[in-house]
Amino acid sequence: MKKRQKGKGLTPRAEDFSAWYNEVVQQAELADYSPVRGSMVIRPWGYGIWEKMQRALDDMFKATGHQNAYFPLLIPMSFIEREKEHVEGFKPELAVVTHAGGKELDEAYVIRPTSETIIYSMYAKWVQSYRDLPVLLNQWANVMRWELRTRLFLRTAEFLWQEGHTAHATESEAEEEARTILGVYRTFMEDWMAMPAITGLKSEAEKFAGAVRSYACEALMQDGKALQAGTSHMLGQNFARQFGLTFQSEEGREEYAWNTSWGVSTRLVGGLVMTHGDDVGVVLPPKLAPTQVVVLPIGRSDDQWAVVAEKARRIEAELNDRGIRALADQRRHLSPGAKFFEWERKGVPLRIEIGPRDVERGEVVVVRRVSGEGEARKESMSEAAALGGIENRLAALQRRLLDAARARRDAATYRGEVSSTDELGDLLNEGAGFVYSGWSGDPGVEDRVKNETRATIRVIPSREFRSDTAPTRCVGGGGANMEVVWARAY
RNA sequence: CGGGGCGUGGCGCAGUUCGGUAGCGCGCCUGCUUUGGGAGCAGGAGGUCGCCGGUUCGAAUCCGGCCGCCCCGACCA
Repeated sequence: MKKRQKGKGLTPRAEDFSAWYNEVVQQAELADYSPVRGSMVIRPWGYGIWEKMQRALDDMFKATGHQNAYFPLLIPMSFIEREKEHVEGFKPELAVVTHAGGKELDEAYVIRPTSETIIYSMYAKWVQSYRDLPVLLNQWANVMRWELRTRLFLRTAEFLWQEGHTAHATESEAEEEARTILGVYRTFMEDWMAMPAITGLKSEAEKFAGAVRSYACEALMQDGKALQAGTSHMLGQNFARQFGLTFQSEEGREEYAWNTSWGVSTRLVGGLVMTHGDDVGVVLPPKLAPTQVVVLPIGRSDDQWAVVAEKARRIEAELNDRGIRALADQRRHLSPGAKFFEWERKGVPLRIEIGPRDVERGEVVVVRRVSGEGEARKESMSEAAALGGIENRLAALQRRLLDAARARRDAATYRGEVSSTDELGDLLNEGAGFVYSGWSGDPGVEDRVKNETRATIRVIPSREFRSDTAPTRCVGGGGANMEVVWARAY
């Protein structure tokens, strides 16, 4: 449990990615361990990122016709037990409330691990006719899954997420909904998080407990491991049957509704860190940075300080007026160097320095958190030029982060014929992240590969991600019936 | 649940082998000097050494038991 001294250097990613991650999350003050096993405290800087994610996603859900609602934290045990696959999938990780009000409860409640059961039981009450459909709701909530092993953001016993739950009159409409949301997630990941994601269908072994089909967005982290970043499930009529979610069709027949559910969680914050972070710390895409520009006054004497502090305040206000999230760091007890390190560790995209020398020249210094090919990290320029150019710089950084992440992913992606488990294992050990190969569709092969290489089928890729030439050979031997993407995953 | 590691001021650690009444760095407080890449000096606050029991004149240190946390695997968003 050897940790670097607080406030000093991080373990380099290349030395120990896992240690780097744990350190960077804590040192950037994204989250901290709590007194509750497996549960973290999300600190203001981390929560600020989550709030930005929430806002963007919420707007996208609303734009696609969804509304927010809220359902109870506690779910009657009998509800969870109603759908067979669902209960099998979640039973091992349920936290159960057996006592309340000083008495043992007649029926235990589970703390929701996900809310399908209670939500569809309510939909059953609300839906009578095809005219009541579709129901398109989302909720922002916390859920609890008693995981055996936890990691800050990536897998915590309690986590925050959104879960969308919809009911439709037809199978095709539900299917379309599941795919629409998959697209929303992918767009969000790329446009906001600058995290490229591949989409596709989950194999039977990897699909959601209770779903007919699960779709997922998978992203590749810098260490070559995949992160399931979002899932969208076509639930068919499985839950509708168990909860009596029926409606009368236009033709007068009683029919079961078709459901979908979909979610992304605070895990995305971890994904963001592992996608863009460097050995200095977090690197935030401007669109999700709680503070996009930190303004640092630098001065010696009180007289100097008065001048630079005032100038910093003005620049902060002017940027905020332009819709840019700026913060003037007016703390006098910290040296400039200490502030540089702090804000770089936290990943603020841009910094404006205002010192006595700048004031004399009528200039400011603009510093990038990360600079691209041929870009200076620090540049002096007039205040007007700095203020006017900030938006473009932020936009350019946003683009560059996505390009860089995509380039890393592509460099760590192997496409070609793979005809044995050993070959797949070798590729993974040689640094491959995503390995595309043929698959017969045999779950036995998938299981064997998992045991021997620790890799799983992340997705059966959507059309646009498939290889130009379909693989003919199959990892488990024999012929390929489809193309799949393998990876070791978080 | 298997394997490994660790519990000592807020944080990171030393001290444990060989028992003698707790120390270092960072941080924190006060003052002065400082401030363009983790400031300096001076003074100061802060610890029932994870918990319970045992051995002993005396336990952070030895013995027994328990608890917790972290890391690596299996399970999973």
